[in-house]
This record gives sequence, C-alpha cells and structure tokens, in this order.
Amino acid sequence: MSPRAGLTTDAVVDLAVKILDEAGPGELTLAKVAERAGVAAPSLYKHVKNLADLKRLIDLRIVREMADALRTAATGRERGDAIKAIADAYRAYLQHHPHRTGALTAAPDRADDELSQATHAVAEVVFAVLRPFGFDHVQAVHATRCLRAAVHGFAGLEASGGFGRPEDVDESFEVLKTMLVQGLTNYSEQK
Amino acid sequence: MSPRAGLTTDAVVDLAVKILDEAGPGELTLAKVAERAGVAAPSLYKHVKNLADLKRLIDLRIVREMADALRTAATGRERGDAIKAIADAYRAYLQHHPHRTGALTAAPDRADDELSQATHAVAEVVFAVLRPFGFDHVQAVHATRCLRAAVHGFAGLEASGGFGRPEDVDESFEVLKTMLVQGLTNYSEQK
DNA sequence: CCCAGAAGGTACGATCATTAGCTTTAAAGC
DNA sequence: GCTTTAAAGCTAATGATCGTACCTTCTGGG
Repeated sequence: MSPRAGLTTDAVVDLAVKILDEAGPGELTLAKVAERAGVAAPSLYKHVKNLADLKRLIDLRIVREMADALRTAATGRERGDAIKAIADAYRAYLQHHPHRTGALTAAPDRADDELSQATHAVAEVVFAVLRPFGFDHVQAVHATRCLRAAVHGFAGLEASGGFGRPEDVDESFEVLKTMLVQGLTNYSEQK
Repeated sequence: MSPRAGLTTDAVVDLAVKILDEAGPGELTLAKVAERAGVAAPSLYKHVKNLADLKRLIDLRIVREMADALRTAATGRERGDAIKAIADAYRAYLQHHPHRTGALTAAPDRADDELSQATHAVAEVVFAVLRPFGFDHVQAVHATRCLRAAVHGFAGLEASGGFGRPEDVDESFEVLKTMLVQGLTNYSEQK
C-alpha cells in the first residue's frame, strides 16, 4: 500500500511533536522535521498539507491527549477529590510538556469540527466532574470557565517559567485547588 | 542630533505594536514594520538590534502599561474592591489588546533586568492589594500566584476566543472574582 | 563652511515554506 | 513472474524573511 514503506502522517506528527517538546514552538519548522525524518523537505507535503496543517494536527493530538489524561484522572473520584485530581492532571501534563501550552490556549477554528470536538471533550470532563454539585446549565458553564481559567492559567504560567520566586509552587497550587473547591461549593449552595 | 529626523526606537516600537494589535504576533515581521515606516528593512537595524530585541521592547512596553493600568485601578480601593478592580483592569486591557497576551505570559529572561523589573512591578501591585489581608510573606506569594493565574488565565482564554459558548462571559468573570475574594479571605483567616 | 556621525540605502547570503514536475518503488492484478 | 499504477520521494526554483557588510547622504555642531 505504500512504496518505500517510509513515512506516514502520524509519523510526521510524532517527529514534529518531539521537536516542539525539545525546542519549543519557535523551532518547529518543516525543514527540521524533514531532517529528522531523513527526507527532503518537499516530501513532507505528501503527508501534510502545509505547516499550518501540521500545527493543527499537533494541536489536535495534544488536546485529545489532555482530554484522555483528565478523563483518567477523574474516574473513580467525586466532587472535591475529582476537581483536585483533574487540576493535578492538567498541571502535570504541562509540567511534562511545557511547550504544549499553546495548543491548549488557542481557540479552535469554528469551522474545524475535529478540533472543536476535541476541545469540547476536555470541557465535557470538567462538566461531568461538576455534575454532583447540582448546578443548572448556565451555572455549570460559568463554573467550568472559572475552573479552566484558573488551572490553565496556573499551569501555563508555571510551564513558561512565570513563577520566578523560590517559594514552593506545589503549595501555591494546593492553595489554588482549595480555593476552587471551596468557591465552587459556595457557588453551588448560594441560590 | 538626528539626520533625516525620521525614526526613533520608540517610533519603531509604536509601529510594531500597531501591527501586533491589528494582525497578531505571527504577522509581526521586520519587513512589515519597515514598510509602515516607509523605510528599507535593513534600516531598522539602526534603531533596533534585531527582531528578538524588537519583541523584547514590545513586551517591555506592554508589561509596563499593564502595571500602570493595575496601579491606577487599585488606587483608592481596598480589599475585595481592590482585587476586583485590578482583575477588571487586567481583563479589560487584554480585551482591548487581545494579541498582547503573549507578552504577559512569557517568562522574563533572568538576565534581563529591565524586563524582570517591569514584571516585578505588576506583582508589586498585587502584593500591595493583598497587604490588608495580613498574609505573611510566604502566604502572600501563594495568594499572588493564585490571583494572577486565575485572572490571567481567564483574560487570556477570553482574548484568544477560548470561550465559545453564548453564555455571558461578564457573569462568568463575576463568579471568578467572587470566588477569588472569598477564597483569599478564607485563606487569610485560616491559620 | 566643513565634517563626523547618524540615518538610510543597496547588495548579498542564509533559512524557510511552498509549488511544479520528474523518478522510483512497492503492491495489486494478470 | 510481469506489468501497471499510484503513492512516495527527489530536484529545481520562487518568494518571503532575517541579518550582515558596506556605501551614501543628511544634519547639526564647531
């Protein structure tokens, strides 16, 4: 089915993600991907439409991985425990892959169903975790946004080296998680 | 003092910021800045060391502007009011300049005193606002990180179009601010 | 009036993304 | 086994961009 049995789109994305992780988004070029693949740069266009398409595929993979990680973290937990678990999972993912922050910040192109759905899947996990709190739909949207903003903001700043001071970052995150759980609990009780 | 009385470093940064605001960080190139300045691209090197330097100058300006905006918002307010005011100011700034998020996320290069100090100035405002809560130093660091993470995360996601749903974003932010104020109050009372 | 230095220009090299068109090879059918 | 065919890869070439080297032209101070 494939002459030379060489590259595939997935393999190209693999290499690209590796470069992203090692060197950051600024260093991700088709030329470097081609070099790693042992192939001339134009050959990549047989597997990927262009650089923008490659970046989209990378984002898609990352968002899906994050959704999986959060789903895994949430299973078998409830309420505060579940919230803290997905917060930890989100942060751990970006600690392991600091250069992937962009993929989770970028707005999914409205017309890109696949990526929109992947992003939606992340929100779904949060939604599910919030269900026991008994929010109505609008409240659940507000709560999801707050949770996502706080956790993504923290993990993103940490990943980009934004916390310069020596004080223990783990403990800061504990404080944040406590604030979120208490805050969401309060929000669910206030009518 | 200046032949042709044309450009200055500040003017170059002005133009660059305009391009950044209009088209986003990906469209910011020396070639485009030169075009707007009515000058050949290499001439820019008389005012700016290179592209990285220009970006640094942009970041510096943005961070300083943000520090000013927060300082202004905080003056004459206390406690919860002050926190909500700087949160609103932070968000408003990124609403007006959505493409500037990067400047506020990027880690200041350790060796870059000027930029480090500007970043520090932002943190100083938050620190000052938290003073009436009576935190000890370590607590204040944790509290600052949480506040910054939540507000920056929210404003950043909003700026990048991350809140796709139709539900009122203003109200989501109200919920977040309430959570933060209550959370910080609790944190200051718990010993 | 002159001239030193700043501001600007031209020419050029390097790196990339991307397109066009050619070549090779593996797989599928006979 | 042999042929065909389409996928996979290559070379060549274009255009954008950053950056360097070096030349030209103002302009303001002496």
